Amino acid sequence: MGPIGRLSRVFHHLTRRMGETFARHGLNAAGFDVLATLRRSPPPHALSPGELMSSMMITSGTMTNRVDQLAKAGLVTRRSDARDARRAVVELTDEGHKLIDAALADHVETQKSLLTVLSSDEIAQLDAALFKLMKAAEDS
Amino acid sequence: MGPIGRLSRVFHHLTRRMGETFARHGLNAAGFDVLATLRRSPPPHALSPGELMSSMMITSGTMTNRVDQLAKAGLVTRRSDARDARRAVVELTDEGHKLIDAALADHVETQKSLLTVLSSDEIAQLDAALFKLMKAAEDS
DNA sequence: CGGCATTATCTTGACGTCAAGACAAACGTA
DNA sequence: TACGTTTGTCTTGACGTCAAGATAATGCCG
Repeated sequence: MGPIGRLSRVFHHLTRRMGETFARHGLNAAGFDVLATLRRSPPPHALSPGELMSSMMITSGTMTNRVDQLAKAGLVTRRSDARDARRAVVELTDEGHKLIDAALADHVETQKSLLTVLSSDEIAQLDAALFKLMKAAEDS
Repeated sequence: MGPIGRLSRVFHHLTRRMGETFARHGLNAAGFDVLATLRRSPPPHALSPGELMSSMMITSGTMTNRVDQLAKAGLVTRRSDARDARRAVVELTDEGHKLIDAALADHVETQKSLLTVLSSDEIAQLDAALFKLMKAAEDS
């Protein structure tokens, strides 16, 4: 079947497992990604939709949709930039901050448990190969 | 960022690249998977939707949808099993046979080119790690 | 200053997928 | 034989995504 087919299967399995973790916090993978990216950004944990888009691999329409839902759930706020009226700024609310901290902790555990079947050497090798593939794909 | 995040990015890149190959033959990844699976099955290249489902990671509703479209395009036929009226049988048409042979050849080339950044040792290590992850996920 | 290309975001319509359940046929057991 | 369970497929409704285009503000250059 080959490595690419296997990679696809593994990806789907991991996605499902991680989705269960997100669901425990009332999130899906899409929402989690946005909140986690905001959380990693320096205080006040705010980025524009465009900045969020470039770090995830999604289009603008998808981003609008994601932010809409998170805003409706009260986890982020969307306001317009005073300096540049084209820009919007998406910022974590207190509630969103608390939620993503809890979800992140849970997620780290899930990821660890998913990788327990590999030794640290194997993980390093896997990661190195994936890194090469990623670089090659993103450069071209 | 960790191996899992990288795996996700690599998966999305590969998916997009392979999708371009499929598109050249008027297919998408979904249709290609079905046709390729039928092609691999022994003559007369026919399987039930359930058999197709278990080898891909999709649900029954998705399978129905995929077969419907391929049938509309004249690439497969759907008939009912004489022995068991619950079963349906999906079979490659001549046209589907020709198309998937061409698409498969093209796809093999694409896959090869995607992996050229890795040595054969690296590919073997990657594959071994993915295999372990796959087994672990599918057993639990 | 005026016009034009650029940048940033949002809108629309279509697609593929899933989960849950509907339906029909086949099987097993009393 | 009759009936409940299991099996195999299809239907429905919702969701996340994308591509293409609309909208609006900005910056640049003549």
